[in-house]
Amino acid sequence: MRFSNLFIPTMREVPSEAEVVSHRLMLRAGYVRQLASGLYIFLPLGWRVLNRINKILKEEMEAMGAQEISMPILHPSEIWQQTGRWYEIKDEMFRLKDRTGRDMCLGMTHEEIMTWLAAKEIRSYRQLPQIWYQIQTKLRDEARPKSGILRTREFIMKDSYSFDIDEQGLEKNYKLHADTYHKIFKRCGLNFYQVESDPGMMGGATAHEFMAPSPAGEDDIVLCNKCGYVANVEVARSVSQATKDAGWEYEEVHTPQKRTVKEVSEFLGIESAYFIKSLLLMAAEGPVFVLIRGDQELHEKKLSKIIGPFRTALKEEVLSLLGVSAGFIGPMGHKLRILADHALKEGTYISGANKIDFHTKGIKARVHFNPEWHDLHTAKKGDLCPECNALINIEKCIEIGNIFKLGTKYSLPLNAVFLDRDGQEKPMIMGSYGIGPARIAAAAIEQNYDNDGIIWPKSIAPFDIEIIPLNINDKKTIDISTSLYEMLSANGLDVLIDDRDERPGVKFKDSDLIGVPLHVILGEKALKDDMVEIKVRRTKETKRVPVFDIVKKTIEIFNAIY
RNA sequence: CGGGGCGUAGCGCAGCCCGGUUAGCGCACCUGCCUUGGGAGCAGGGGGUCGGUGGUUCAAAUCCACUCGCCCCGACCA
Repeated sequence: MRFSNLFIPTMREVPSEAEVVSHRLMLRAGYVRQLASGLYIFLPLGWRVLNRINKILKEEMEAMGAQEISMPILHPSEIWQQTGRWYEIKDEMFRLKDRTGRDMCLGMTHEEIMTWLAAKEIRSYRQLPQIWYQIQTKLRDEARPKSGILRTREFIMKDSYSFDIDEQGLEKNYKLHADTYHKIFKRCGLNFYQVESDPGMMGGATAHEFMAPSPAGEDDIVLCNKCGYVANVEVARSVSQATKDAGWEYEEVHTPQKRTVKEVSEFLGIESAYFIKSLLLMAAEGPVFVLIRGDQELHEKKLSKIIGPFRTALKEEVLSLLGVSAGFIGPMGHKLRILADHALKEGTYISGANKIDFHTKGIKARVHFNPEWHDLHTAKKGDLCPECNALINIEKCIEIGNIFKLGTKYSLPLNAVFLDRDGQEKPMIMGSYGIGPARIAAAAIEQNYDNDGIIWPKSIAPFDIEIIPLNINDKKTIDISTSLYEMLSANGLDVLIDDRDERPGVKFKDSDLIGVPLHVILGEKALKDDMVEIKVRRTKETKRVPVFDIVKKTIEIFNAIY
């Protein structure tokens, strides 16, 4: 491709609204433009990258036996009503009416429609298993689109769905997807982890996410370098490091006007880990008293799995239920249901004295309070691995893919049943599996860039090689670069040639910004000695090679990089 | 949805607090000359509903009210 025939609007300056690296570079290098909040145009270079990613996706999906199909993006509401998600999902779903007044929605995902199809067409166990996938646009009215193409309202997703006769079949397809995802992300040149995740609204028991570490990510994961435990903090367990038992006598301490753990801990000069954070929460069953250690954060999802949805108690409720105002409440002497985090099993602690302006020192579990023990805290840096007790790390990640075991969550309401070998009618056992191609592109940039621009992994770069003739008015330069272009193309490489009548500086800057993995530079000076230069974008290493050897050397060096 | 910030030329910004000729700067763009190994130089030029609406005023980019849009933090995130 000739640079002069491609629309590549590079920018020297960055639009001020772009914060994250991938967004800035994609704008500057002419890959994308923003239409509105959460809506992006993919320009020729950006679209080439997405297509290369999608090609990898298709190859690997086909290799595992999945079949590509295409589904409508506009859906009738009835199917979504049958599974209940028409009502469960609120503003995030784009809804509209057709001309007859019929309720419709735009697809945020395709469990309903895929299951509808399976329900309609599949009768017998002989037709199973099936894996259907598509690479198509999804629409979600996101509460907050952000970080360029990382969180948008319209985006392409590779989503696949498996239908099996039993759990073993699902297990097999789930593993198959996990293996395929590893191959895909590896081919795309990404660093990533497969982590345990929260099945959330998808239902079902098991879910994993594929996470690419990057400061631009929205998720935190816990990982243990020693035993390999990895999990999203949404579900991660951890062991809070034990405190030394302070061994205090049980006594009240005057703490005038000091209410929060931070205030009291500073006032007394004692670390927050020696405090019990006492929280009064209102669940459906009534008030629940929850205790965590002063240096811990309550993990609301873990708690709501135990007590259901809850809210914090109002000031008046605290006063009327416990007889003391918030800030001075302690776990001693209440008849309410009490839950506590495991960290409080051992040790001696300080908490509210249930008396205004006083705290109590020397509180011990089982002596002064007797709770149900649970894991209620959010894992954080400094905690220990729940599997092997080594120190854990926390890393920010971009979610690039996920896999869910759905079971019968969709097949039951949509009546996707088949007749099994034993003559029994049974619901299909389903799984669903997603990958965000644009997120792969963004994550690849986040993990591969320098001050000058993007450094694409070669599998997903918009071109394999960029030829840079410095002076296009020099006949020798043009003759050699043209024949090089033709020969490399004939060898199956995607080549970009910067045939613009621009100064060398401009071409160098643009080529570094755009980030094609290998550059071949033809300058008049070197050409006098019949030499050209081959530059590896990632390392900026430049090698002078003789013109007669250029095709062979270029391919050789190209094959050696990743 | 809560909190914060920002809307002035394609991009980056100044001007606004303290109202007053023709709204300015850098980059980009157009023409010519010149130059050609890391976003050159000189000369000339084009481009603006100052986000929108309403108000205050002799006079509004500037003050007031409302509104729209975009970004960031949080909540949310099949």
